[in-house]
Amino acid sequence: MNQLTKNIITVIKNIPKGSVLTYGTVAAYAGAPRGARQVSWVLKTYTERENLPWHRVINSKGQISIKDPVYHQIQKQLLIDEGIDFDDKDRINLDIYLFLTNI
DNA sequence: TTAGTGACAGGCA
DNA sequence: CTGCCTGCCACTA
Repeated sequence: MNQLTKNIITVIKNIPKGSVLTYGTVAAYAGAPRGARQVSWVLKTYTERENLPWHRVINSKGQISIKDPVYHQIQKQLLIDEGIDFDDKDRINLDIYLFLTNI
């Protein structure tokens, strides 16, 4: 596991309940401004082993970006359970729920 | 070693 | 606001 992967895992683990981060934001906090695609790879690869709150990572449009319809639905439900609202187009208001920090 | 792939993002019409 | 196109970069075959 390389350093970037470790950083990405740490960032994801630090997302508080009830907040979300976009793939690009996770990458930026991890020190790789253009590593959004690596974030998705880390989620696929290490979610189970590292016990990551994978459902708190969404894309820049505020939508769930997973392809598998089953997991897509699971993620939406998990977020709703944490108090996050979706609009009529299945989008989250990032102005409200995005986890902002100053590292 | 090269080409293809993906749970992305930002710019543009 | 929405959909399409291009750039990205680690991983895989």
